[in-house]
Amino acid sequence: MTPSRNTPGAMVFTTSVEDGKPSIAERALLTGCPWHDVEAKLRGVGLRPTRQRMALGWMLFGKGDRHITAEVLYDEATKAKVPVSLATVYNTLHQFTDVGLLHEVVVDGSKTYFDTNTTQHQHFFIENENALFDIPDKDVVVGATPVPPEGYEIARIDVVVRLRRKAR
Amino acid sequence: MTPSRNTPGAMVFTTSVEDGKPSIAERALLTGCPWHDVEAKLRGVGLRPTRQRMALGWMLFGKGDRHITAEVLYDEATKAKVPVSLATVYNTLHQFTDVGLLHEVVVDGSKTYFDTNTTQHQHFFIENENALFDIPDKDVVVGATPVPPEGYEIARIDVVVRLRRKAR
DNA sequence: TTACGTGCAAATAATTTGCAGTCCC
DNA sequence: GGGACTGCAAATTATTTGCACGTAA
Repeated sequence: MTPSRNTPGAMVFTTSVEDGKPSIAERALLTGCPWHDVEAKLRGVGLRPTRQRMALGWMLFGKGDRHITAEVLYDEATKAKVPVSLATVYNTLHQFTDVGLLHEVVVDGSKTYFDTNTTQHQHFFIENENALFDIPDKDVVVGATPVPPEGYEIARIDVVVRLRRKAR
Repeated sequence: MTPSRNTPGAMVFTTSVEDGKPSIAERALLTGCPWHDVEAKLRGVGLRPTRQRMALGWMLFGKGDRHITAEVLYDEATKAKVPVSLATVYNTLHQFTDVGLLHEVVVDGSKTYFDTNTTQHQHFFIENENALFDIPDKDVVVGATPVPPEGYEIARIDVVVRLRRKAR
């Protein structure tokens, strides 16, 4: 249950439901203790802080921005001796996504990636290595915003810059 | 075999391997007869013009830009009384993609869309309706090109503007 | 207590593959 | 004729679901 390895000094609260910064209410609850912070985060969105949600929340939010698949998170939990079923990992990831703690990133067609950085940003993706990571803010790609067709509005703009190893 | 319905006046050659325009060699072979044009297209990329490839090629390239899934193309073929198996539809779509006649578009995570427009362009996607279509050139979104990390180069930049029905 | 969570195994969905038979060149 | 192509069914992969049991409030 307690992943003594990989324990960060203090929890990094990079994201929040709306703008990626902890709300005032959240900030009041941040103790610097990662464990309490995850609990607060869960209660904040109305999810019971169960054993497995706490553990998964710890792994997801305890080390800064992460881009992770269900399978990988499951393996990680298993290695850390956290008893969780794969189904629960999927359920939990979707619950977290529903309440805005995570974002889904569509890059691969087959696997689904979950991103702990819920602020507006864009990704690099290396196809062969299945590596997914953020594009630094300065390099943001989107220029103009296109005009949506009648009756529709823009929900989100996803940008994926696909990389390949340089020919050399 | 001959889908007498849905027959367009003449084939629209919107795409080609490289820049989306028919090469000189291709142009020389364009007869205005959709059937011959598909055959030329297939031979041009070294694929045998078999019954099913011709039929699928006809459906894909005979009516301008299309964004289609394997399942949908299969249904279409079946309705048009073209005997093809779903497996062959998948195989054919991937062969076409490999030789550059099609592009894969990743928007959905579950289904794979194939795009007959192989030129650089971007997409609107309406989640609930599973509708995928091109963003008009004037509205192109990409501004600056981000700097790829050491040792990598940019293979492609995918932009998907997700739409939702306006609140209203 | 008691509804909410979780694990497990079975169910889906989309896509791929193995292989015997068929068809172009 | 011979290798390329196809169809079918079985196999995979990623993910979801149904349901009996466990657990936080």
